Amino acid sequence: MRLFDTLSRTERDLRPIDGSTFRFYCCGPTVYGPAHIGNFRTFVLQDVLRRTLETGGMRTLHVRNITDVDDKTIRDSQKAGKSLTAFTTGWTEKFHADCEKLGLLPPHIEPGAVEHIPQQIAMIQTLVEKGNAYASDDGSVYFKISSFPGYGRLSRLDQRELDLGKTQNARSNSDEYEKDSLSDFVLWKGRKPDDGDNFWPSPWGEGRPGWHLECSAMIQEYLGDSFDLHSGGVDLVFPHHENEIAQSECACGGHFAANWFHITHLLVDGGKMSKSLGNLHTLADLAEKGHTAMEVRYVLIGAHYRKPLNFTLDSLSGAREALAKLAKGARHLASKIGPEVTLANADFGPFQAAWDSLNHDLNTSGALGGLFTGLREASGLSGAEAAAALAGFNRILRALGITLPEDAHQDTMEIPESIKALAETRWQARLSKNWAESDILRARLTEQGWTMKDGKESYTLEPVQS
RNA sequence: GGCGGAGUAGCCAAGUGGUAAGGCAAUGGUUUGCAAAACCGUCAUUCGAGGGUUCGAUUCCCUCCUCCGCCUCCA
Repeated sequence: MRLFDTLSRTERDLRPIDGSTFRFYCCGPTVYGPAHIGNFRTFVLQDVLRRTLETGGMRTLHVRNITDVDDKTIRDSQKAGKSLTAFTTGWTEKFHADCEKLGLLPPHIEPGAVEHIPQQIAMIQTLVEKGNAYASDDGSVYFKISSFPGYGRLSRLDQRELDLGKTQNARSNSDEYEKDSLSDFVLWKGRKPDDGDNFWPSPWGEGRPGWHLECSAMIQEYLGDSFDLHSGGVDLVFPHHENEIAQSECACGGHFAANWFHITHLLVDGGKMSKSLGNLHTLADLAEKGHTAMEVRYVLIGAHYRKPLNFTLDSLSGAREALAKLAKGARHLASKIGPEVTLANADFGPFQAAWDSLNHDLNTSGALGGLFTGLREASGLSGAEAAAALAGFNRILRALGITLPEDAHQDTMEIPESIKALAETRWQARLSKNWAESDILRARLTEQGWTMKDGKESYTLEPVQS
């Protein structure tokens, strides 16, 4: 497949550099609270990338870290009166539960920063030895940006802007560490009173690792010096990924990531998501409003990953209808297949266009459209042709990570006796053609939250959709 | 101020130098006692504004307007 690469700003073919397995790294969550749907836009798109590669027959190695030590995790664990580990473990578990609901494939490896302190120290030592890093008086270690000529290539910063950054930093006077150049970034943070129990011994004294270094060290540990693709939200381009490149290329030599995959931020109601605006949605919030995780996933893949996506509650409701329509189409197609049909088809049939969309810069919205048009094309098919079409349809669904809703089964729903009685009374009224009475009783059922649908022989009851 | 991205129907959104996918909503019809559901239709002479290049531009170029992200550890 072809994918846009942030560094070269071109579309490139994705092929494993080792010839067999596509190895990629995704910057994972900082576990200090519930992940929101903006976070999940990134993780879902990374998941679709992996699924698309695998659907195309490629083997993958997916590494995604957990950031379990930084300013926020330390601060909030102290606020919660918990140890850092107990605190981050709780949020990590919640994150995993959300991921599962969203149909995200678990990464093959999910390393945490705290468990990789030795690797991080080793990398810092290498950088110091090579002259790319220096220790300061307070026991911190900084990366010397001037020692890496390639700095700024990913985010297109030139020296002038870096200098500007320095003056801004100098003016803000908020930096509490001692560095040579204000653009230099921290690799190891010397212990401070605020850190509480959260410090580790190192050649430069007690302290803790810097955020940027964590990813570089774990990438080297699990993917080596060079690997196929690195991914994260656009906000990570600078400084996080820029810094990773500097650290890793100086410590390891050679090329770091062959491709960079950045996902644009989600907008909510046309603007930035924030707690103060009350539009910071989590899966739990949306579940309370009656929306499933799969509906959220459908909305999140509804726009191209490099374009802003405007998330609204209305679009979630639309997603429910769209998913139901897909499920209906799939059932229709399945009903046209004879009992003896076997599927060995690697074709996508009417869904070829959807597959092509996915393979052209991961055009998920195009693929979604292709699902509907393909279904329309396939509606006249039967037997082996219908079976082949359905197989293609299911492969696209798998690549997108969509699970279709089942039919709502009435018998699995608990209907109160009073509602059942009311419905029965109305049914009798209707059978005796007492329309006025019948309509009144139906209105009463609706008031009580149930929709009564009349069939020929019997009726059904469903909760009123909000 | 610097860098980057976006403006396509009521909403969410694909796409392309050759005349605008798809979904939601809306709406007409069939069906229904009436509804709901289902099924069959309809729904952008137009792609932020104005110029330019071209046989032809929403797609390329220029100017302008609006919105968004990043510019010290936010996906």
